[in-house]
Amino acid sequence: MNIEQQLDFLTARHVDLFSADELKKKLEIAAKEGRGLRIKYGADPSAPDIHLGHVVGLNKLREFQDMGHTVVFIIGDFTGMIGDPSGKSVTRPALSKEQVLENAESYKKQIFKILDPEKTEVRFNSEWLGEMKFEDVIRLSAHVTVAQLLARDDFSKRYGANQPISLVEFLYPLVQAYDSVMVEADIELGGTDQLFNLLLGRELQKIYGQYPQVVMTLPLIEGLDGVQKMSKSLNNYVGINESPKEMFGKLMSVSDELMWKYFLYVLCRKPEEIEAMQAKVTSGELHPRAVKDELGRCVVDRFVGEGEGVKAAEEFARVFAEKKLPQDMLELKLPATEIGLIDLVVKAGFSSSNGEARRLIEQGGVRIDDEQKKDIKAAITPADGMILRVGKRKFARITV
RNA sequence: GGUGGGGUACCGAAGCGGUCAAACGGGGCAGACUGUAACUCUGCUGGCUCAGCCUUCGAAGGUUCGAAUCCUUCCCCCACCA
Repeated sequence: MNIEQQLDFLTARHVDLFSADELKKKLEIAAKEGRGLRIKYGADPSAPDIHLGHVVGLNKLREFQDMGHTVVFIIGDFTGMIGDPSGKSVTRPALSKEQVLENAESYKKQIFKILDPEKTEVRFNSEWLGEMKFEDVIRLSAHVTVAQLLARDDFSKRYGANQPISLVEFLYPLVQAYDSVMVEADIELGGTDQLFNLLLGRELQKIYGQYPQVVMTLPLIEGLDGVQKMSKSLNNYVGINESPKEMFGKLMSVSDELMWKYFLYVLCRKPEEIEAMQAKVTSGELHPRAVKDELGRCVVDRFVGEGEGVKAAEEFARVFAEKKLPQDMLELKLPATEIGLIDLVVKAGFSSSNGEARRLIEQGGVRIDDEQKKDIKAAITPADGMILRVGKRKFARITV
């Protein structure tokens, strides 16, 4: 690929880019000197579940790696203890050293499903932040004005609305920017919500006599609800470490509209290809369900393993379309003595209290061998192979 | 330091002496429907030995036949002014 082609490839799917010219220049210099660029990406250490929202960025990082560049994956163990700058959320609890290391291992396992470990440098920012003295912090903060920070969208909004902004939150962008200085980032990648922080990195690098990093943002894709961005705290995510069943099922619940985005940003399908599919759906040649099925299969194949997607799809069809029993389900071993239905539901772990179990039964959510049981006083004598089903998705096979 | 506003169930937010296990919204769960674990509609959503009882409305005391609601003390949060 020549530089122009590389540029096209590397800037696909981005939202903001500062700037294309600088990126081109950096690519040229790197090519001339025969070295890779350093692509920085920061991750929060408190939530080690990588989901499809992260995959958008990781995909891009991988593309950079495929062009010979190095990813500097920064685990914000130090900043993670400070808290979340996103706004409404509460300060996160400080993590212990052990937890951080544990989470880091979990991170590595997950990101290397996408990234090339050979071209990835995993760093903890406590490495340099932990060394800083208060004096250093003050010196660092001298480089930025309150007005500059207030320029950030969510800060200015909250300030205008008399909402609290903690000093810690003010410091956070600064710290993240300092990370860029410390790892001498050539490029930093992040979600669109990171734009301000990434740009501050440029400012700080200039102050420290470095070439400012190129900043590229990628979209935050909506989660399963189709409205809010995918995040763990909103519980609208598909984790890349989930079981194929979960992954596929969650994806099938995505709205028809949203699935195209997943094709584009998660699977990196070409826009032309997606448009072609859309045209077929519009013309009626292709059923949206078939498209979503493909989405599910491809995602499962990619993150679980080749061939797993088909299995998950078949399983889903069996359980939800044909209303048959799932292949494998919870085994519940019970004595062959009569047991109250409520107790049974609780024992199977399908309800956290008797009251909830009672409600489930009254609402017709409990079935024994496919027969709805609405009597809360019913008693069951367990028999081998008896099937307990609660709701749509919870099954247990009873053994005596 | 001063002024004002707050702390209510998973979250947001009403209630301001009994009719409050606490409106409403979100979330969650269930049912119907469906290509779908989507949408929509309906119902449920503190615990229990469930027509009854027990524990909840920042904490502890108090007033009262009776308190989330009144009083006292305390703890915590927020904005503004200085």
